[in-house]
Amino acid sequence: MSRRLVPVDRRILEQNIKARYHAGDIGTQDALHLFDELLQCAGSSSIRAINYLVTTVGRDCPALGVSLFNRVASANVAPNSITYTILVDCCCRAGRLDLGFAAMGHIIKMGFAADAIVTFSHLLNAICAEKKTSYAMDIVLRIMPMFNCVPNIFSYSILFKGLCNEKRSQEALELIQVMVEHGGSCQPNVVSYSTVIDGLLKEGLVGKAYSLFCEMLQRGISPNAVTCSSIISGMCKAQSMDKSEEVLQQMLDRRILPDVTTYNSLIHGYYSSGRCKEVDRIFQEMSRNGVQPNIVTYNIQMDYLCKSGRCAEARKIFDSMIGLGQKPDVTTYSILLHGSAMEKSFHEMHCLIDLMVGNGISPDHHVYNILISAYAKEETVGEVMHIFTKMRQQGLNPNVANYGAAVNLLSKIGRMDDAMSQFNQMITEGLAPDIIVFTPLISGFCSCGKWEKVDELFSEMLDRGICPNTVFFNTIMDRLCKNERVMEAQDLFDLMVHMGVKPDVCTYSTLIGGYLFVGKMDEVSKLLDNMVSIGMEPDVITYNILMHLIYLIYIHLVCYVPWTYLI
DNA sequence: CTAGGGTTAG
Repeated sequence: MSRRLVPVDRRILEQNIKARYHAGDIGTQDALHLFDELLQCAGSSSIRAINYLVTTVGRDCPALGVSLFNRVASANVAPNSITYTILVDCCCRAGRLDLGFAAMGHIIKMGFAADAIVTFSHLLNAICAEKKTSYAMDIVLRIMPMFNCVPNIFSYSILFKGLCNEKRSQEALELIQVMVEHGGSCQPNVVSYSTVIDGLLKEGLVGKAYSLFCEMLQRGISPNAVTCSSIISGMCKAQSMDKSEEVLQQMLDRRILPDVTTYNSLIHGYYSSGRCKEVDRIFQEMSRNGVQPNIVTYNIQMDYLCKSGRCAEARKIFDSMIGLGQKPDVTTYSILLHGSAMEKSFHEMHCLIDLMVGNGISPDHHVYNILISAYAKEETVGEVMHIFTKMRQQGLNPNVANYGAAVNLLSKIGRMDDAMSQFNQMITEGLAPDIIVFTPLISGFCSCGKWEKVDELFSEMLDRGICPNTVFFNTIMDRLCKNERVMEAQDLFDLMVHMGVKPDVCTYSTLIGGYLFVGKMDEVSKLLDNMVSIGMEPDVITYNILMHLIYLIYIHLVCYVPWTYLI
């Protein structure tokens, strides 16, 4: 065999890979075999085929993509800029941002700055996903220009989305203004405006969102279905369904076709405000306009039914949906699981999990949390801990919500040492505890009177930049009142007012309940007067507490008092 | 060929 045959075989192999890649005809296993085969005879012409194979493997398993790159590097083939871009994407998706940066360094050293713009987008996405958008901003505004890599509209859009995800939509707004005033070649487009309008609306800044929308129109940029759907969704969340309908009408007037996402926002909005007849109307309008419901539409519908205690009807939709060829997703199962959890049907829950796994869907953090919370309500600590173990076995590290549910249970049953060890474990794993984790912990230490721990945790919470909210104070006051520590609850009420946190009806009801149980009736009437004077209506719970007192007095008089007289 | 909208848990 002459050596000339090797290049011929190699070329056939390379062309074969290219054709199969473009036909979408290579599975991960095939790609691995082809990679072994190609690397044995690879020459400098092989890098394109290698890129196809690494892309294929990396899509499915990013870590494996990185290891293939290492084998390329040790063979006699020089990676090109595209190979490095694939490598950076794999590193990022494998959770190794550090390696992504190292690879980026190579790209820049080799003078691939022109190709680096797409690579930077992968890095920026990964940085923003870790909620480090400030750092991403530094890269776009300072580091990229330093390497003669001019940020494009994609780079900026990633920043806008990152800022909005961190509830920093006002900074995104400022950045848009800077881009416009600066007048550079990279100007905000419909995607930039839509992203920031959406972020502002999600933070409830309706006025600012509206101004930005007007500015966008003035600059001659036309809104599209995405822009309008964001606005409709924002109006639905602000409980202004009439405004949502107005925007829908304006869409139709402007010949912007509403799609399934637009209708899903409206359907969810009407369900949330309890206007089911309007939902029927939207469904009719959808079908008149030729828009088919999708999995999200059915999920919204099933969630409404489950939360209204109509799980059986939700299950009927689930079954009919499968008949229509719609594949349930992980959210579908979460919704049905949550419904079964509300009905305390643990058997049904396990059936659903089996069905889900059987259909090739792995449980995620939401699914596990529904199980954790369900067992937590039953106060079965063993089961809860078992779920944590199962999650880790599946390679899924528990998140803040999962720890929150466990800490809540342990604090409620007074196992404060165990609650603290979960809390510490969570911090060890690099998770940032939020207000919903601190609330049960601090209230647990309050009810057993460990004030030094209360002070310590409260300071830690403030140090982490977490402000106590109304629910925080209500929860702790409730616990104190139930332990006949109404004086401490009163101190907390004063602190709350001092810190500018607004008491709500629940705060007053709790404190009234606390005074009732220790028989301080003068304080009860003082608080009721206080409520009325600030224009707050006592609600059902307030009256329930008052009626409970009347019931206690009745029991005391009718049963207890005569009985003592007899003795 | 890298950017934007709708649903789920503590």
